[in-house]
Amino acid sequence: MTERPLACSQHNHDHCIDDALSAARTLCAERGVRLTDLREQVLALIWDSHKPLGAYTLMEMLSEESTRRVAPPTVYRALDFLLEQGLIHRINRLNAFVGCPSPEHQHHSHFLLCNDCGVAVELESDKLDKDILSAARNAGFSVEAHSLEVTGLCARCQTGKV
Amino acid sequence: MTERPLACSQHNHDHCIDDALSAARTLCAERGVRLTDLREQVLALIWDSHKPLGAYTLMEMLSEESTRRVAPPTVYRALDFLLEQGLIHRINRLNAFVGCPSPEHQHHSHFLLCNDCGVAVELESDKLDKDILSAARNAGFSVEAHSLEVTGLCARCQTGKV
DNA sequence: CCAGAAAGGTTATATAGTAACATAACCACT
DNA sequence: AGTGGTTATGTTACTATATAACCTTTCTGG
Ligand SMILES: [Zn+2]
Ligand SMILES: [Zn+2]
Ligand SMILES: [Zn+2]
Ligand SMILES: [Zn+2]
Repeated sequence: MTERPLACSQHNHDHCIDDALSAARTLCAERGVRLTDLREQVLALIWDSHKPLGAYTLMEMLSEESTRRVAPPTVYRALDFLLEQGLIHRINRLNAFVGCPSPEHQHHSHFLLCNDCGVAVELESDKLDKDILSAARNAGFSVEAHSLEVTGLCARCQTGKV
Repeated sequence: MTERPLACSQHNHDHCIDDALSAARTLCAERGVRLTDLREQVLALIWDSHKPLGAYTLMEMLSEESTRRVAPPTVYRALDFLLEQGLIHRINRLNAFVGCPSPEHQHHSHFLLCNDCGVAVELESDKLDKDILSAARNAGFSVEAHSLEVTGLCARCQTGKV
């Protein structure tokens, strides 16, 4: 357990990890896919950090936790699985991964990224989804996926920084 | 002159490059910044490809054009300059760079990326900009920048692929 | 238990980006 | 023209991110 991210200091972080993990277990069981120890360990580390985490940072953490050396493909395969199941998202701008708070329905990746504390808040807005879709369709484009990455300051980091 | 991108086959490509380059020259002159030979060469290569171009691809192209070997920092510095001046955008999803058709006013990076032909169309919509801004503000976020990357099929690539 | 499939381990390599320092071109001023 | 500061580029080495190829282990259904 390391420092607590500012934007989350008031919530019960252990509880929030547990919730994410049990949701993931349920979901994987329903879908008939295997949330193995490794995959769950990766998911737990990502939720524990509560900020976007790079694959290599993750790899070091895994290596520390488990005596054996962990190589890149191991991490990337676990990440690929979690991405496929919608349990995490990838933040392209940061080459990093973050837990999804509502993995039960697949959705596009829209994030608010704080430049100060580094927190990544998932932006869930049906309206925005539709706006993006219609803007793309107006341009004659047939949409498969979209990702939005907004950078700036989170509510907490704005206060006292006029 | 290599293959012409499908999505652009009807336009006069040489003309389109020339326009972009002369706009860039004017803009840099106005701003009192130097569009050096190297920078212009990079910009020309990017417009010539008319698709997002990776830094290392660009580096090989430069090396071929100029007998001398071109190393990564040379390319990245030119790219940084062009990004600062808004003459190109970076597509995070592809680790690649593409020319901006309207560099005279700085704006956010919104793209439609065709999975089939690889074309990157810049999506310019004030409404969408405002929608994104208001969605972020509703979440208490103060916005500095945003980038939207939509993947799918461009109008041309949809036809005959039902 | 056994065969096939899925997951993970291992090694090597590909691709993308930066740090640090040296040199060259440009520009303003004498 | 000479001088010195500034900007741009060259050069070497390195860090960071991601994947290919192949092998071994573990799981699962019969
Ligand atoms: Zn999500
Ligand atoms: Zn913050
Ligand atoms: Zn643009
Ligand atoms: Zn296309």
